[in-house]
Amino acid sequence: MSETAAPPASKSEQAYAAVKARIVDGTYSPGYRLVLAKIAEDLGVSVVPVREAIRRLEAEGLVQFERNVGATVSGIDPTEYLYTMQTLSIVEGAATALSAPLIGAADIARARAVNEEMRECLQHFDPVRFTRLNQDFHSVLFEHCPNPHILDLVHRGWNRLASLRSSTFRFVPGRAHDSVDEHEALLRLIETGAAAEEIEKAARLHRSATLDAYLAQAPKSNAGSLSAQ
Amino acid sequence: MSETAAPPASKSEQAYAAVKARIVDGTYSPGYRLVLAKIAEDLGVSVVPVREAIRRLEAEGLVQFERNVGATVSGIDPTEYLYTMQTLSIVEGAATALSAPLIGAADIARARAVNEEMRECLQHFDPVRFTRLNQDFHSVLFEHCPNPHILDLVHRGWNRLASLRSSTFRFVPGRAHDSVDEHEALLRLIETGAAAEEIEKAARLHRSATLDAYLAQAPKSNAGSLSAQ
DNA sequence: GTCATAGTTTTCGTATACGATTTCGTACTC
DNA sequence: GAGTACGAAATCGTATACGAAAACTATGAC
Repeated sequence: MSETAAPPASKSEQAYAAVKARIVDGTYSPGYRLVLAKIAEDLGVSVVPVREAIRRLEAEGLVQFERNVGATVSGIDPTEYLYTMQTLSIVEGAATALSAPLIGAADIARARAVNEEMRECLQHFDPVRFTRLNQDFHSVLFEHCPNPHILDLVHRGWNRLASLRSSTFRFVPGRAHDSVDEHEALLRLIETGAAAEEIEKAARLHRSATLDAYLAQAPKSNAGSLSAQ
Repeated sequence: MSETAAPPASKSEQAYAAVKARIVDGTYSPGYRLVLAKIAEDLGVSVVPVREAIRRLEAEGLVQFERNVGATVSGIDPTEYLYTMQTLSIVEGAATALSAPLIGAADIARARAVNEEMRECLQHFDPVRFTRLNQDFHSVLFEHCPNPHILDLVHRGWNRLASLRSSTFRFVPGRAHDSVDEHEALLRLIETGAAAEEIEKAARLHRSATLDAYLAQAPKSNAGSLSAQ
């Protein structure tokens, strides 16, 4: 029997996936009011599974919930962006460092190809594609991470970031250019079997630099930078 | 008006808090089967809010959920312990580093007092109290962490650890002794205004060492150690 | 024009009910 | 005795319903 007979996802699961997808892809942008009855109708289910789904998303930080009021997509605040990026820089750095020893030549080649594509995107100015490729690139670096908890945190961070991007995040061409170079440097470090500590530091700085680039154009910081040199 | 008129927590909130507390304090130990109807009756509410609470706890990693079967308290597997500790070492290290610049002399004094109490516990062999004090100690170091996401991750890690302790974790006197010394060293680093990077490293190693002590007596590792010197 | 107030509408929170699925136990066959 | 089939019990999954809280709107006083 093939995998065709997949378990017909419960309505609760459906609702969870659907709402999450809409938050991540920007259909529901930060501040959007999630009305149970409305979503339930859209999805053709009752409110109970929808409510359950939303509470789960709350636990992941994608939505904010207020008693007797309802849920809204979280992350209007620019500070949120800062916190998310900072957290991501930490878990991503760790994930990369843990994966590094398990990354083979084939993976490196794949990542490098993606990175070269990213370089091309810079010339044609294709931020959307660039962003997607960036995710692919890092996915290659993470996929061997032996600790699923850390991997999960990275994914949550990415989702969060995706949900914020439409209103907060801006593509900064100059920064993007540096980013591609940093990717290459990161690959070299991994190739040459650098110490985990060094790889972690590089990966973290890579992410922090993006945060700094953001802060430079929207200065409003009040949290310490982890990229303390 | 005083704070007495606190919002009368929704049943869903009650259920969430109650079940979480029971998992953390060990009433429901790993593998325990969480039956909706039973919990609902215990708490005097219907199954809907209980179900919601359990799903939220699932998102936090405290319980595992299986379609049409039910929820069980997660963490039977020793590997879980490893993953949790490793993740905790990372976020805790970061949290401590971020807090450090904001820690004042009064905080240091408080932490030191707690640590001295811990030293006494070693002489009277009081693991329970030791563990609680250990949490207090680290709480002092975290409480100023400006990034709430990271703080949240630390708390989740602690909860997770607490839920696992009854079956997996073992108090290792030798390790506990080192631990107290490391605490003191950590305080000195903070006092002298050491670089964030250095503090982070020390905090991480402090946690990793506990993990290593565990692995030494229950060797079954297959994940890379982040304490790569 | 601004503010307060009362009434209406929206939306949430949860109990209840019932069908669907899984699990468990028993009897039957080989 | 091992294995299978079937039926009963336990448990989950979700629709529906209704009371409670909040948000909104309109009306009137100043």
